[in-house]
Amino acid sequence: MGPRERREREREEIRTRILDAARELFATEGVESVTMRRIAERIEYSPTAIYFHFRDKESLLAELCDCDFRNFAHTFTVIAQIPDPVERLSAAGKAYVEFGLKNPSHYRVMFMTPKPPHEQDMSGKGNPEEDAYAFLRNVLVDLQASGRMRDELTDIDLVSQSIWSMIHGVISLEIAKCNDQWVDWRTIEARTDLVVDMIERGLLK
Amino acid sequence: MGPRERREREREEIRTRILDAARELFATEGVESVTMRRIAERIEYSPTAIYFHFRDKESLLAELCDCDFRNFAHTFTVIAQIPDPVERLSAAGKAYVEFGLKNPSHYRVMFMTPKPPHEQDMSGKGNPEEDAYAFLRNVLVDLQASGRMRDELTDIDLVSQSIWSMIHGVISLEIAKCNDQWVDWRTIEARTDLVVDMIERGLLK
DNA sequence: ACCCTAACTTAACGCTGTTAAGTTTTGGAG
DNA sequence: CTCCAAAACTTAACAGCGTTAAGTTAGGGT
Repeated sequence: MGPRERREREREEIRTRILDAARELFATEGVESVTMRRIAERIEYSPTAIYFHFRDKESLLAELCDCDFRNFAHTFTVIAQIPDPVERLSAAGKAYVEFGLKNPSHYRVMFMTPKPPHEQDMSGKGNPEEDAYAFLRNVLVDLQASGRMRDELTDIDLVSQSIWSMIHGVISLEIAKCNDQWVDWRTIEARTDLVVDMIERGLLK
Repeated sequence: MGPRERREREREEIRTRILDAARELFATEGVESVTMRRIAERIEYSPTAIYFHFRDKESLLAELCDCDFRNFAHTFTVIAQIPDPVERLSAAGKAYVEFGLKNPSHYRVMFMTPKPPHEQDMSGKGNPEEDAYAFLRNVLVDLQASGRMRDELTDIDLVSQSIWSMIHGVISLEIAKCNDQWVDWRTIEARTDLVVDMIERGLLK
């Protein structure tokens, strides 16, 4: 069964070529200019060839973002070494903001755009190395175990989601309102720091 | 100068007819299905007629959202009566979330979609009855004046922006991730309450 | 009565995602 | 080796989008 495997591999290869082309357009010219035709142009295929490898544009983008975000979650392995849960939390929060601002297109597609029912790839869920939510949740479990968390905060999922919301708000607002003139904006670093600080105060006894 | 004024009035009338049509499509079928052609259909005009009244689709949507958001800001006049700044703040936060969730299309266009340079209508800026940010800022000034705010928090704009970010995060995540299966979501009310609670804790001595 | 301009329409351009139908390539069975 | 079927791809086209150019109609000002 030699050729069969080779074909499988080739198929996977062109899939990643498509994803790479999309990612580059994504990064250099923004989501708006990621079109099937332009992706095709880059890999010197006809636009319709892509449909042989991806159901439609949306699932192509979803797969791209999923993949890159999983990659990002790996960077948490370093942060996971920080012994103090509080320090670990604030480091994770700042790393998350950094990722969002460095990859605004990814972030927009993943967390700022409503998705139709959209079945997801659930593999990796719960694994802190692939699932940033699971990582956050773990930190909070540790924090609770250390006895330093407010006693009222019993529902760890609720706490995780609220904290995620807050940090997400910083990124999301920055991405969406970058050129706004209505408000006299402070630097994103200052806002991030204050939000992280307020999260700590909200969690600890 | 009778006819001149009449024409002016008629022009304004059809402008609002366009905006109303857009708003209805907006609300009933989502932003995606708001197209120039469908708006035109509703008011029984040709698609190009709209361009006589609005520069392009984007400014049409921007004007619609600006207008409705200003209207919303009016609801703060009631909340402004609440004497205690802390209570006022949490009431405002919850009202803001409510608006966002009741008008997700508006919210998306206004705060979840990056805008090109896009010159804005700055009239009304700073007036708490039209400018929700100014309202928030005023509450925080009052809170500071009451002496109950942490002394480290000197930059009121920084604080305002951070708090706005946090609340925005709740709305934004809810709108974007409504059908997500990855996370075992708690209710939006619970998340809102916890975030508001943590904001209070982060602000007060 | 004339004209000019505001307000509109029709037709078209160039772009998009996507599909239908046709073509080439290629591995496996007789 | 031959033949066939399926995989991998292309060309052509459709329907829709925002937008513009050119043409038409109506109505007040001179």
